[in-house]
Amino acid sequence: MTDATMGGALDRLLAVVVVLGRDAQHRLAEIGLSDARAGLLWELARSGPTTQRRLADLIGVSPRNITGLVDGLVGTGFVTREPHPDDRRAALVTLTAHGTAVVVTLAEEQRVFARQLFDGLPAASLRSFVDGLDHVLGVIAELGADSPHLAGLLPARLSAT
Amino acid sequence: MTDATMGGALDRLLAVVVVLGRDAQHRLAEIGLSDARAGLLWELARSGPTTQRRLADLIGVSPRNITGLVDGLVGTGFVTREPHPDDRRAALVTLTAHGTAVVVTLAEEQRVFARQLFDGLPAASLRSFVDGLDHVLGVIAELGADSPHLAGLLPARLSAT
DNA sequence: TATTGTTATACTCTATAACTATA
DNA sequence: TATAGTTATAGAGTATAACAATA
Repeated sequence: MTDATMGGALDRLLAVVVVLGRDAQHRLAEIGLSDARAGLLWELARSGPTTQRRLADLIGVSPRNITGLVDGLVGTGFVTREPHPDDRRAALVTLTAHGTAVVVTLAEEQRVFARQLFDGLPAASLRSFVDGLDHVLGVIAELGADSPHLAGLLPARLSAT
Repeated sequence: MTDATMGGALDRLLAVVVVLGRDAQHRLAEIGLSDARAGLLWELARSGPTTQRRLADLIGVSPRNITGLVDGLVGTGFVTREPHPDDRRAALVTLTAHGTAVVVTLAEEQRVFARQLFDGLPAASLRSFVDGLDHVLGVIAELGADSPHLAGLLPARLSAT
């Protein structure tokens, strides 16, 4: 197989990355969310009421950063910040009714989108496609985080804009 | 085909998005580049010496933003900013030898990465995979920018971290 | 002493608006 | 009058470090 063939496959994969990322960001902005805030919201939906410290660990971001994200989400009505009942140092972040409704809506939209994306694809083709994705994920897992070969992808991704 | 099957396909696709984006950012940081600066560098490699105004249009970002990105790239030795020979209002941004070398390296690393990613895949499987990607790109193109259904993808993407 | 969250500070990316120099 | 790039200002996301209150 030629380098061009494989390069083309990677290019297409990056093109998909670009359009999905752009559209998601666009949709979130309509609702009044940024990527970072939406990530926090999503984590909150999975975990239930959570301390800021734990959110920092779950999302992989500094505690100081969580303070800012929660400030924003409180200000726009997606979450509340309340004193932790058992630990007076800690704060408990909780989805509001609005925050919960938004997460539910986004999840539903994602389901609809998956259907739009793959409904026209024969079952066998979809299976092959998923196999390809799994292969890619497997290779990346093998290469590991310390591989110096997972390299300059973003430039291509950005130029695809 | 079930919703779960298609949802799983989208989930995997988003997982790939996450790991590729993370690894690219990691690699760029090693070289001393951010996503935004790498994007400018890449565009410069494609276009040759370019005015800041044109870069703003190409990248789709405000002229003021270009000023900052070029400042950073000049300071770290990736590009030069020189007076335009014909238009004394304009500046001409040009890759340095170092900047050119970095772009070449990243492009080569990307080629190596594509090989690592797809070499283990039978040709027929790779073709099916690419077909799947093309299908996805086609559907998205059909839906168009005004579709309200390309929705809350990023939350899932982030939770996949 | 260790932990939670904050204030203080700083850097990057992003934007708009006003201004300067030039076309 | 229009265009290229800057200064001025603002806001989001990110980080570290120092500090308060509490465990």
